[in-house]
Amino acid sequence: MASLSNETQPLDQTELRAWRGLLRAHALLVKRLDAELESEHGLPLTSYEVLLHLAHTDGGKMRMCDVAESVLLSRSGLTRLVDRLERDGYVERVQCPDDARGSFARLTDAGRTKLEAASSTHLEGIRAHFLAHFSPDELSLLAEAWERIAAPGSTPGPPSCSG
Amino acid sequence: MASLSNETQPLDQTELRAWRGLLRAHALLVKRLDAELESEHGLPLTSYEVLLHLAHTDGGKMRMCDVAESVLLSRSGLTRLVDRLERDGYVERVQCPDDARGSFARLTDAGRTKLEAASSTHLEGIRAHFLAHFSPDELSLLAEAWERIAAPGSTPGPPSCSG
DNA sequence: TCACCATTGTTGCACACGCAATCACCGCCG
DNA sequence: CGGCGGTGATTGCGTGTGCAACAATGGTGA
Repeated sequence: MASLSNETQPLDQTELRAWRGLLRAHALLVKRLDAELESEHGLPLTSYEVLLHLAHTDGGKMRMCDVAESVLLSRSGLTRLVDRLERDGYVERVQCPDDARGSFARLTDAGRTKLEAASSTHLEGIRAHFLAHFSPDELSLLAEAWERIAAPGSTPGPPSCSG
Repeated sequence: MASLSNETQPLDQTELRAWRGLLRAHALLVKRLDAELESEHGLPLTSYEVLLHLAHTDGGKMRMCDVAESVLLSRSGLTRLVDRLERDGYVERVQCPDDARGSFARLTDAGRTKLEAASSTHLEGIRAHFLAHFSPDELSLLAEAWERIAAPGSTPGPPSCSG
């Protein structure tokens, strides 16, 4: 057991549970929530997140690159995802008047309807599978901790086009 | 804004930050750690995790299905991953004597060497990007919270072959 | 002993995604 | 005005993954 004590000693039991637990919990939660959305509404989780972000904006439209950043996808990944959403009629691309390069993804009425139908499922899933396991204090702690992780200047990447 | 108050009201600010923060932090951490391992050792994170789990066993070998469960992969996914690891010489398949259907994935000397080399990078990454942002108390809290999430009987799946 | 179902690992197939290249366009500086 | 680097979105290509189907084997009950 001394073979690994070269430079960095292994994690202690709590550290290991905190880290591996994060991986496992994330995988579990995403799988559960995605399965629920998919089975009840035929909507993958990533698609739902795009619709959700669009719905939170004025006019229901966002620049493609902003959507990509919001849902943690590459631009190419978002292009294909919006392709699918457009094919299903939930969003439509509209030309950006101020910048001929850019496109908006805009929520359609069908997309808004779909989102509203799916949101109950998703919110209940988040509450049941995730929020229910934390006290309000713990949630506040978590919320701040995540921002500490995201904040540091490690490969954050510049804001984006709309910034 | 009253359009979503149909059945389930939206998350409050803290809930939202706790939930979306989890998604964002996970994505960020996995990306960072994977990039570090890949660039410094040419080893993807999932491959590393397989080697790590194997190293923690007696004899450095595990049943394929147990490895799959440990690293949160499907059996087919693990088959391909072990294909790659075997091609790179880090593991080898050995026939299970008790069960002609089964195979062990066994860590080779090269795999153990690779793991030891990569472990410093990975451990330092976990400490720097994740553990550093939490106090010991917070880590304990996290460790227990993850187990609350994983524990409930929601699609847990039966133990497995080695159980 | 044999029939039957469960389980293990692999494979065919499809899909979602990222990277790099590409094209069109913006803004700036000379 | 013209050139030039930077940016937004798309596309080609490769990769990693899951699902379903499959063959081989184990285990159990008649």
